[in-house]
Amino acid sequence: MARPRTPLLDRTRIAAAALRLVDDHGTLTIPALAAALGVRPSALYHHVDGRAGIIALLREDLCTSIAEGDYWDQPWEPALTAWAHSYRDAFAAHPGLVSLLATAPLTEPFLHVMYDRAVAVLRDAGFAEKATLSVITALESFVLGSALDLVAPSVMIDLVDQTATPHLAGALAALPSRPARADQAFELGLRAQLAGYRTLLAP
Amino acid sequence: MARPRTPLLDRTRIAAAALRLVDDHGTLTIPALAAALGVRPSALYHHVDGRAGIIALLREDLCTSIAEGDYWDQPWEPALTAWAHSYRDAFAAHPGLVSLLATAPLTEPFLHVMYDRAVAVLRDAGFAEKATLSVITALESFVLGSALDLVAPSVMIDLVDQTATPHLAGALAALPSRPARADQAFELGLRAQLAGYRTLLAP
DNA sequence: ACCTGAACACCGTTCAAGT
DNA sequence: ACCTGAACACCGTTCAAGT
Repeated sequence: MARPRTPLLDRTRIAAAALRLVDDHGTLTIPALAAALGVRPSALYHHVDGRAGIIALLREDLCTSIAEGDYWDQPWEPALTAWAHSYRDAFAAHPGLVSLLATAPLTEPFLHVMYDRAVAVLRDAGFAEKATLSVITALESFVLGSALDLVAPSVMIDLVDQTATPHLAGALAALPSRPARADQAFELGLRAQLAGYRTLLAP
Repeated sequence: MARPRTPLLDRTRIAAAALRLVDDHGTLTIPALAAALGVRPSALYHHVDGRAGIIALLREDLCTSIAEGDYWDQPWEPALTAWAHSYRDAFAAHPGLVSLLATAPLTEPFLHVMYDRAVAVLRDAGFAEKATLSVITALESFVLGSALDLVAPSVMIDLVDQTATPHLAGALAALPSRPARADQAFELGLRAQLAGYRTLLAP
């Protein structure tokens, strides 16, 4: 068939198929992606800059889904809270993306606008200018780490030796299991951090 | 030569060479590792369970370096502070390890003792039992995320548009550059979290 | 411009053969 | 027990050939 009269592929379709693949199998290989699109591997290279380019595509999609929310027209605490939540939710919706994307924070230039507004909100709230980005960075690190925790193999309670490590066993028993456990830690850590940042403001 | 009278390889030597490789090149491939050890790739499989086994070896080394410190004979705040620092320092000393190991928290069974002591310290300090592990998990997420930040491509200040995103540009200018920037965010986030956890204790 | 088919370099892994 | 050499499956990528 060679060149079809109407293209089989475009970047949007490739990104969508890649995301589906990552969601379903947790991995992303070119042959599998090509097969899912009903096409030969080499066809992809006419639309996208290799595997790295596809990952960049997925990263962009994730970024826009985070950046399009408008959090910054409210006080700094609810603003940061909403931002952190949507950031983490974006990963929670696609756990397979975590290992693919969470290795690097989101530094795409079109996110600068988002960071800019975040800085402005914090500065207007009374934070020292040199503290604003540290707050944002620390919070982002926490969100990224929490995303990793989301896909981590959970500490199996039955692997914990009741007599050798009784405190750990007890603490585990007092906790809900899988995703709720991670959610609980995230909420607690988020609130704790915000409480801490509050103390940075003038009394 | 076939079988040498004294073995060329052992797990310790393999781990050491792998770590050196990761430190120097940021990647770990079997052919490169074998070459560094003056051996054929297939020789490795007599000592180690494939590439995954080598990574597990590196993870174990990192774990022990963290676990061997004794932080738990002091009040909970300095204890958690010291623990978080040594956790992050272990990654900072080998940035290449981050992308290889930070994708999963450290759940090796021989770390249970460490978590057990941490739980005990927190409970003795007055934290509710169900809060203890959440505190530890949240802190660990933050440390892991901060480790990622350590190896992240820094937001280049010259890529930030001065007029489009003036607040961001200003905040960046107010900050030191590369590793100090990450350090500063880590210290701030750590202190903030501890301050937040403090409020969980009965008044 | 867009797809195929053939080809290449590279990686992780297995296994029989040799000491 | 421990290393080699040959082999295999698989992956990412390139590129000329075809429409």
